[in-house]
Amino acid sequence: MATLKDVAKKAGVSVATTSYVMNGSKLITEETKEKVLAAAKELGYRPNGNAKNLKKNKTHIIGFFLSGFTGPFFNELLEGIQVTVIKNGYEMVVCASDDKHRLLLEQYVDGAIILNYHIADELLDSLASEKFPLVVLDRDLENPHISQVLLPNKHGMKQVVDHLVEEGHQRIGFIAGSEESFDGESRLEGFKESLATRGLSFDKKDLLRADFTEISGLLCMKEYLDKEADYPTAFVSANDEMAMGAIKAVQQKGMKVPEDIAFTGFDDIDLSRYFHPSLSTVCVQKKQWGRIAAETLFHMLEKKHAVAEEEITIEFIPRESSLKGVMRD
Amino acid sequence: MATLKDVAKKAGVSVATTSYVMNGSKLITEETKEKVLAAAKELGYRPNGNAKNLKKNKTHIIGFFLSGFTGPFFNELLEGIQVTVIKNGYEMVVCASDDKHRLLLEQYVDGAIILNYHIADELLDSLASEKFPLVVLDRDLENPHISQVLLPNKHGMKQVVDHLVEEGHQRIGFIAGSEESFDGESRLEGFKESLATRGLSFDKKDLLRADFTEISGLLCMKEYLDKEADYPTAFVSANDEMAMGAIKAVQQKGMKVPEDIAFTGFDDIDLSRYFHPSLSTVCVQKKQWGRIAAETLFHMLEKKHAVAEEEITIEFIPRESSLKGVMRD
DNA sequence: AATTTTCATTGAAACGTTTCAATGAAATGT
DNA sequence: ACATTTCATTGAAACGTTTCAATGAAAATT
Repeated sequence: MATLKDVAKKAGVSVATTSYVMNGSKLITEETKEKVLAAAKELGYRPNGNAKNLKKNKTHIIGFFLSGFTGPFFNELLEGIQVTVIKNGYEMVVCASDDKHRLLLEQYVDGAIILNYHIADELLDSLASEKFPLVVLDRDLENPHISQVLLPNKHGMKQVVDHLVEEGHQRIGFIAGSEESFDGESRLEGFKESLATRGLSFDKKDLLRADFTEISGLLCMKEYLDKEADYPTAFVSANDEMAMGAIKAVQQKGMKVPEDIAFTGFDDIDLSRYFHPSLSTVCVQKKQWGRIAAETLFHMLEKKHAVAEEEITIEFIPRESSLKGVMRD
Repeated sequence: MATLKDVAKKAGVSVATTSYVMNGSKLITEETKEKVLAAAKELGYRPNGNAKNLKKNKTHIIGFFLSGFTGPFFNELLEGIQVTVIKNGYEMVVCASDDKHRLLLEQYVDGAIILNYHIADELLDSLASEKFPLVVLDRDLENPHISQVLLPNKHGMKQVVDHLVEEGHQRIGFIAGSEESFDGESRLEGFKESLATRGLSFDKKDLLRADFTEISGLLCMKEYLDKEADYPTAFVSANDEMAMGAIKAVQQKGMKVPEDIAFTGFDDIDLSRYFHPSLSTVCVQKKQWGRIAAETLFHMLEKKHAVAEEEITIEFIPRESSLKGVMRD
């Protein structure tokens, strides 16, 4: 691989000059510039980012660290971040990791956005600094160099519970995801709190545990229906997929949704609208989430343009799966 | 940020020793090792990946370069790549770019998988080398250091056309995506070729152009229905989303799918099964695609374990949208 | 006891850049 | 014609690692 030195030699100038040409310094003569560029082209010169970053102690890359790529969830979020990153003249790399987190540790990026429960709080705490700010999307952390941009899950749950109570439900079950998920758990908490506010009690035998997948929702609901004698008239799920699975389980038992048991989801994935019955759910603006996360990071990184306190938009969308009377949508 | 030098000083040993400790050399005494590790911990030492890569001329990172994150398409593909990458002791970064491709150019990665029509053939051609192999998923390129792992689109289209012809269709239209898409265009070609094989002709006024989104499919079909007097009895779409949009347009005109016009999609996204009518489509094993792409790259990178010639699995799935008689799923 | 071998440690060069400070030539001002 | 300023170019140090070759102490062999 040709280096600056090779280019310099070929062009008959110094390495310094070559570097200046590459970086568009205006001190350089048009003539030398052309010579150098020609030499670079001929040699197929490509800058070495590692050397550059090492010298400048700056990469102009930010990282987005997640736990995996599955789920219909990330695309919009990613898009929201990406747009903002480009707008700020940076690049983004997306990395999935479950144990080593090498890319996060070895100073490849100037800052990072985290949505990865595999990464311990303590690690993030020790990593974050003035020069290496972090934005977390999946935890609550007290650190001057870590900002959190969290979904208003409780707010969403309040809307869900309000809706179900207005529809006349008194005993409401909950389908939770894995306990590692911050959003999942805060949805559960929000649910319980909203119930309490409404003066309703929650029996913990009506709490089902699954893992956010459709199949896990189906299985745990099946088991529940077999085990219990009487059921809640409604179930709230921590996400859409599990709700769909659970609905199938109910239907397979010969019961009707929403007549026998009503259901609500969370996230509003594309499918929710098409599912049968269409799924009542909470629509989350993931693109906005991504945008705000990135803006927050750049604010910390560049200390300018104060970032507006903006809550991510969240809205309950009633559909067939929880509407007794009217059928709509 | 603490460096090796700082750690060395604190531990009272040389930089070289410190480096050896960090890399787990077995020559080092247990005693010095502990001293160094303690010092490193105390200073919060983090290795500098850029310096490391610069020295070793190797990153153990491969890149996956795509044009954007939208579409329900990438997750599985990414998952397939990621698993294989980890298995090989590497890391993956995912980058979206539309013009500069800095991360691809500046030697941040040891090799790359490309699915990004923004990147010119010529650039890839000039980039690829023994030390920097490439796998392309979206073009056909003749270069010893570039491998292509392509979907068997034509094969899939043959199955689609066979099916429709057996269902009695003689005049079949096509809904194409943007011309930049390699897969989109090769699906169109495959469609035309299969028609020809069957002895059927294709009138280019039955070729609609959209951009792979549902809304674009809806709009172009609407326009077509308004403009033309008589229609094909079936439409083949280059992907599922456009087919769904087009079906809606037909339904809005008061016609029935599949009775008046039958439709097929391509990809088998989750929604296809739930759509009304459920969508006949070609199921593509994207995870397998990703796995093979990564395996191919590592083969070039490490010159070992010959990679089996394996075609990506593709299978036509008939559903309601193209079945006149029976209704099935 | 003298020689060789093994072993832990180290100094220093190298990787490919950037950028400060220095150089000297040309242009400007007197 | 001389002093000054401006300008294009350059040498060299630095960024944080790795790793070769060298060092000298301890262990093993004679």
